Amino acid sequence: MDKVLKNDHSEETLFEVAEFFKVLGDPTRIKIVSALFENGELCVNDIVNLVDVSRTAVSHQLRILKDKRIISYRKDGQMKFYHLDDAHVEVIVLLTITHLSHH
Amino acid sequence: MDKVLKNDHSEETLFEVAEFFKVLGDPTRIKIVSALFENGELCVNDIVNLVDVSRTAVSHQLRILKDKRIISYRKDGQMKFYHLDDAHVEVIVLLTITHLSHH
DNA sequence: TCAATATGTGAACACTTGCTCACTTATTAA
DNA sequence: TTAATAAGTGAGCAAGTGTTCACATATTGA
Repeated sequence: MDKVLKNDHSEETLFEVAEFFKVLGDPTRIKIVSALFENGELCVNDIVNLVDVSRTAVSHQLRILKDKRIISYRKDGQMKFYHLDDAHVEVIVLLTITHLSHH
Repeated sequence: MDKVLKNDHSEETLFEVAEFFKVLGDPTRIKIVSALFENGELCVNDIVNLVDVSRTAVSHQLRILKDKRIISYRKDGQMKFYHLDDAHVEVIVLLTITHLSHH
């Protein structure tokens, strides 16, 4: 009997997985995400100081992370406090750090 | 006492994490990786048939995955059998699929 | 109302990326 | 040795991406 090749995950699921990884696959965005799960909640200015990228560039990247539902924010006066939208993201990133440290 | 902002993970570690996610953040490469953990081991021709991308494009992507130590291969005659280099990758991808399914 | 502070937006541009095309290398069978 | 099969490589190019610059919006305090 011939070996049957499997392709269990649908094209669409895998495309979404790729989209998710692509968003985390940028140095500025992963630094923002890391800063957020280290600190819980940060305003834009705190993020700018922690990740050492221009304020404008941070704004653009925050939008991408927000559109992909990786982060969201709470508004307080003229400030916006961003936080991770889902604890899964932290688990995935930490697991990846563990994985890479074994190389 | 002022809140102290944390940035625990080094710039370099986070850069490597971003590099890793960037490699998985492409539809062709994630399809290859998925096909490999569904099937254990595949020759290039099997991969071409499963992911529905040209043979040449698959070759280019296999090289990127190999360079990043995500896959490796066993040579048998004129064929090369590729497989995942580390079980962590499967765990990370499956965890991500679970995460996305909760959205 | 006016100025200051906090954040966001859109266009432009250099840089990167993934594909195709033409060609090459390696192995096996005739 | 020749032809066929399996796989890889490098150049070229269209499409995508991340940053900067100039400008816009929103909120607060004087």
